[in-house]
Amino acid sequence: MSGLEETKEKQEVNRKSSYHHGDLRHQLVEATRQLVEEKGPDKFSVSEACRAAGVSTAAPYRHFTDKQDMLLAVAIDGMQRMRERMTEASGKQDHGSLERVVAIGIVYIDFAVREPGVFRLMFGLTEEHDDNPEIKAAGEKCHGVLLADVAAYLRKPMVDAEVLNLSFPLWTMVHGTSFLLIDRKVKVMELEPDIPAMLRRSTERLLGPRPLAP
Amino acid sequence: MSGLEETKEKQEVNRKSSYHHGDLRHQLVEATRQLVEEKGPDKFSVSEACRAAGVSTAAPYRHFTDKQDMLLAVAIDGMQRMRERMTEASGKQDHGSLERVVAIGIVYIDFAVREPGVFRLMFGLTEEHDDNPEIKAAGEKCHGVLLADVAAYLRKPMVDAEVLNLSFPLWTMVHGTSFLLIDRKVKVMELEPDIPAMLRRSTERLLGPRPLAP
DNA sequence: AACATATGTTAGTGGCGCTAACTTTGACAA
DNA sequence: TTGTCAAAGTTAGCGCCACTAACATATGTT
Repeated sequence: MSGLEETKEKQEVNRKSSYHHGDLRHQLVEATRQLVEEKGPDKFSVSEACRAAGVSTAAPYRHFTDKQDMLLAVAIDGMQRMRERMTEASGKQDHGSLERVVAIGIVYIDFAVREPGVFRLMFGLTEEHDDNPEIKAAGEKCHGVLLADVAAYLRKPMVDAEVLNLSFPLWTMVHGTSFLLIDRKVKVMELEPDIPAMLRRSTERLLGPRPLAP
Repeated sequence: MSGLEETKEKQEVNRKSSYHHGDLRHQLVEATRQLVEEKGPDKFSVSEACRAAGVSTAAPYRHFTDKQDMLLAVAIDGMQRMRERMTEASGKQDHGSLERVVAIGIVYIDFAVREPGVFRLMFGLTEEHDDNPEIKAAGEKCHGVLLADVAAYLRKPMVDAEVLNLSFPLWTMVHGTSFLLIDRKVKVMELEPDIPAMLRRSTERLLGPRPLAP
């Protein structure tokens, strides 16, 4: 395949994209995501992403302010994808059921185990992430999915202080489980073979019995 | 101060230390610990630690295999110090009491908040850490402190499967709380002002009532 | 006193993040 | 159709870093 043909192909494939040769931004984000999973967020290098995308090492700086900004894009995308899976898994359970709350936690842990690199980016590496409004909003949307289902379980029309306070330990538990798993601090097969069962039991104890319908 | 005098001084100050000029290893570990707290584990550089310790950039490689090995030393030290604080805090409470279990969790979270850089090293950055026997042993000792007090609370003579399974969600909760706090994913003052209260309530619910004495 | 070894230094390599200056490309208006 | 401009790519280079090889020196032992 000649260089000319390659250029032509890219133009045709990505007609809607901006200028020169295609959606380099998306290609770089995808390359970053892949490399972060392969090597880990700390071993990721911009140069390698450039090699993977077939551009010079200066090219990314037309689309991102710096390395952190590239990683941030991956983190935001990850947060949005996790939320999609959460709402989907939640929707499959009965409204107001405990299983609905549990399902969200399982998605959380599952995401961490499947994409530990992206998951670390989503929460760790706080550099300037927490100041960024996009990822903050994406994170709060995720949180909102949990809060809504906890409120429904408790038969509350709104998310009030009690919902927040009861949701918090659930969140910490799921978050901690995720990190302990991806950091290999717990051997799943030996110690606690059935994470979902543990999660359901603990959630039930933390939330208490469901109030009766009025 | 001349170079000769400086050398002499170092010899006198650190008489007990190994060879040339003193316990450079300890100095480097201390400099690393400080820099990791200041800049974060990912922004830490060996060069800067060398500058802080007043040696050339090649000096560390007489004491550590590489950068990771330096960070590992800090992580191991942190794990040991956390365990010391755990046993101390636990010892101040009544044997077999719920407060004893809670006290361990509070130390865990407190350590994370006070030394987030070291804490991240202790659990994150799994590179080759989990294969290292020293930090693994130090971590298991920490875990052992918790297990012993949970077993005592449940009036079990030994750490059995039930103790493990009941301790696990406690650990995940405390671990998750620590990371959410240091990653600023939760604003302590607004959402959940009283972490110890949350911890005690949740621990009580997860462990259930204490069995009666036989 | 002489040696062997532990522990330091200097100098250098290759990789990285990032920037400045230049070049190419596509869109659009004259 | 063509000239102009801005977007988006390139090359070259800077300074920092992790790490190594080769050399220098101090120390304990004999």
